[in-house]
Amino acid sequence: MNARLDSESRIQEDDHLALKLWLRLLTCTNMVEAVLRQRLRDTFQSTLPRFDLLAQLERHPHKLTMGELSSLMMVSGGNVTGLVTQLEKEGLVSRTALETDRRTYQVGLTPRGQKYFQRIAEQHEQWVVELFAEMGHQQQEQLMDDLLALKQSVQQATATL
Amino acid sequence: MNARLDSESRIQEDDHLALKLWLRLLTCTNMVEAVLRQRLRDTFQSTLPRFDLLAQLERHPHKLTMGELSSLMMVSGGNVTGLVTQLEKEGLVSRTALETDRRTYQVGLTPRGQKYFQRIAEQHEQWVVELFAEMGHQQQEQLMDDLLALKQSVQQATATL
DNA sequence: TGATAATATTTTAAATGTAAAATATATTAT
DNA sequence: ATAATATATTTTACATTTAAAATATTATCA
Repeated sequence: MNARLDSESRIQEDDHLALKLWLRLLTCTNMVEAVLRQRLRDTFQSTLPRFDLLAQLERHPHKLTMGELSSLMMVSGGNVTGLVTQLEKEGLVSRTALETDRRTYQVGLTPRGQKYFQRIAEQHEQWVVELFAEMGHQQQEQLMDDLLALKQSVQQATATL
Repeated sequence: MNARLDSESRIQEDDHLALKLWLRLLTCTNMVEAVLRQRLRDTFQSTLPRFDLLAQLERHPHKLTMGELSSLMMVSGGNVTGLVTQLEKEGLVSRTALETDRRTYQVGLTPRGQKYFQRIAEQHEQWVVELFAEMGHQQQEQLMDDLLALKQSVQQATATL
């Protein structure tokens, strides 16, 4: 009887654990985001979504379509349209047509966009390193692994149910 | 000479590690958020910020001021104003004046708000448990600990510099 | 006291975000 | 070939969010 109660309360505890875990994850992300957003604004008069879009283009040297950008950035297509239009107006990214498919095109960094991004990215990385610095290398590795497990857990749980 | 190179490249690797860690953290959070937002919409015609605000009121039975809500939720004051106004109109939260300070007031759940929240919270927790289920209990505990370390690292790095 | 500073909230303007409808092009099946 | 379906993007309408200015109230202090 005690055993039964124990296994039940274990389940309860696990439930709360997952919820607490989720709330802590959210808190951590929000804290880091807030710092980066503030510093991007103060130092470069720029914003996270702009930086994120440029970073995706840098990370994928073959250029990206709007749809690819949308799914990489995990935001809606309409959102990407707005950002690209803005950045194109500033000469930081370019749209280049494809012969094979006239519905789509590729977005890429212009030379000016590359320089612009590099300048910000260097500082941005320093900020991130700084924010994570109190964690040891090994703990960072462990966190990497555990987050990978979480990512896979979420994918598992949402796979075509 | 090799030793020197090694220690230098180690630093480089650590830098990239922190950045990759941040990107993975962001990805995980966005994935979970996307699922929860979608389900809240489909099932309850509600949204995450609304739920989050109600959850804060539930978690802090003594009522909260706008400023406390703002810092707990890590969003701007103006944002809280909008949410509370909306939820008050729906009869889910109430504003009660203080005699001591007429600049501020306390926000609390109405009985109706409590019922409303309970109904959603139960399902919400189930969703979270589901999403994290593939991770073992021990791995969840470990993630909790590592995220706590990260939280402290960020606080350390941003403490009145 | 009365001026100044600090605090709490709201308002405003602009950026960012979503969802759904609209448009344009490509693919498939009959 | 044509119709139906699928894909890629944009547009539209609207909700959310932030930062900064505005407002209102309280606290400090010369």
